[in-house]
Amino acid sequence: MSESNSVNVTNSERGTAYSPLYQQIKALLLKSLDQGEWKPGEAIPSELDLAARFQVSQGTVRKAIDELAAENLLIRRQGKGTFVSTHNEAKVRYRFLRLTPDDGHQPTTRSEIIGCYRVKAPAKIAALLALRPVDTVINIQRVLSFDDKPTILDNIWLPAQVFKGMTTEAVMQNREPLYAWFEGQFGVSMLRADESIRAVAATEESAQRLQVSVGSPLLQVERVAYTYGERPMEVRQGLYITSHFHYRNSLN
Amino acid sequence: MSESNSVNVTNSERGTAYSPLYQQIKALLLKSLDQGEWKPGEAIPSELDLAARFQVSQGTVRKAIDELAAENLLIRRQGKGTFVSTHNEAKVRYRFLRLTPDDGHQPTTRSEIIGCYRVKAPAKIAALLALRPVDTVINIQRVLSFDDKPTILDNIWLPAQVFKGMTTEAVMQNREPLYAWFEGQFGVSMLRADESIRAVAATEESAQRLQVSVGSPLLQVERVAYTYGERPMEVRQGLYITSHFHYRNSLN
DNA sequence: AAGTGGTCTAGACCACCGG
DNA sequence: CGGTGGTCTAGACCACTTA
Repeated sequence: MSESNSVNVTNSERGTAYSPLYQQIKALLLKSLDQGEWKPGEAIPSELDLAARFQVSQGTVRKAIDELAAENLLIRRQGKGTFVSTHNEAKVRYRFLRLTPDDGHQPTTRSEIIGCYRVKAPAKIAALLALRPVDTVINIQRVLSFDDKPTILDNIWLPAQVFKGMTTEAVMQNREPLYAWFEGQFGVSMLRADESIRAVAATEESAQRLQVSVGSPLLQVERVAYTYGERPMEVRQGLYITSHFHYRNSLN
Repeated sequence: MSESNSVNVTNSERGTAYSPLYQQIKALLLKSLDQGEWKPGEAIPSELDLAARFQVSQGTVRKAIDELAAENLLIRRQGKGTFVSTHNEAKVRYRFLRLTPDDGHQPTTRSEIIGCYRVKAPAKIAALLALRPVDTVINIQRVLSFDDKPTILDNIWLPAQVFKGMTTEAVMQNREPLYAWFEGQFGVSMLRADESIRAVAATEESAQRLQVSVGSPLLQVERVAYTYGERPMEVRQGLYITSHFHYRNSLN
């Protein structure tokens, strides 16, 4: 149990704060995930393999994985293995979209890109993305239609340094959901997001894009999405028509 | 391990679905909580005591408690014990209120009751509360002011059969947050809630109550709150002014 | 049948809290 | 100091998947 190993640094009597073994294992797993040792959709090694690799018991690895699974970074499948989360499976696409039709039915969705620009980061966006004001961001504007009726007007900002080679043409040609595309094409996994929600009146532009009258109430959803290490990777402002859809949420 | 006990029914080879021991323990704990064996704010017995009581190992009790703690029904405090959740502590009052000021400051709050009636349940409310249409509900209307500015107009429905003895006078005299009052006075613990959120235009009445102009965009939040056993105990419609506040949410 | 995650146990020890 | 929750282990066995 005391081989020369990067873990188990006997954290009794040290300057640093106490951290249980399984938290250290969790940190190591997170590092491997961040570095792409295992890609979204792939299986990570079995619990026993990881236990051997880290020289700890299965139970300790298990507790580390438990937490990562609770945070939706990993998915356990009994009898099969433990897998890296992805936005790329039918079941979890639009995982972050909380807008639902009032009746239960599954609407058809269509995305139309209406603009894509490279610009110097506006001050507010730069702050939210932890960029310098001189950095470049990619700004994408699009309309999402549900059952062929325009419903969401999105305004999206991405750090250009991370999304290298994202051209307007590429954006227009892409057919995948954005987060699935980000994963596969740019290696960026969106793990978590914070949203702040308001009711606003439709401006002339948004009214025209969404085919409603100026002044109509719209749900404004501002999102900041994060990847590993709480690094912000996207800012998104959505304007939602909520006459036949609603934003659902659960409180605990 | 096979004393005559209400648990551990050797669920191999039976008609019923497999359920692990810790789930059975969890169900027993839930039953005790629902029946009020331990009241909100109180400590439940120690893990070792519960292990003895149910004739299982500490680890099994632990896993049951872990899940209840993850659902916010219990709160663990190292060195002190495990406690039944309550809406009555300074730290967690307004636990279900997601409206936050745009700047970080903590606003002062005031609640003014503007109406309280006993009525036959409207069809929609009856459905949401799983009542018969002939059942009586209590309808409370109030305005919440933040920093002395009216910000939330609430319309609340409660099953009269459960909230026995809730008179208009009692409602007016109560100074506690509602959910804390429900706990102490009526023994109803609100554990979980679903919300659906829309943007709407202020009607004449809501505009007057909230001192905004007719047609102003308001955030409409419809909530159904549940107690033990997923029994719905409250329906609430809130209209929020979101010019200086926002509804915050986290996605995982 | 082999391999994976999931359960359960018994016991040792640690960190935190209060008297 | 004793009592509480929290960690960690080693090992046995169960349930689920795939081949």
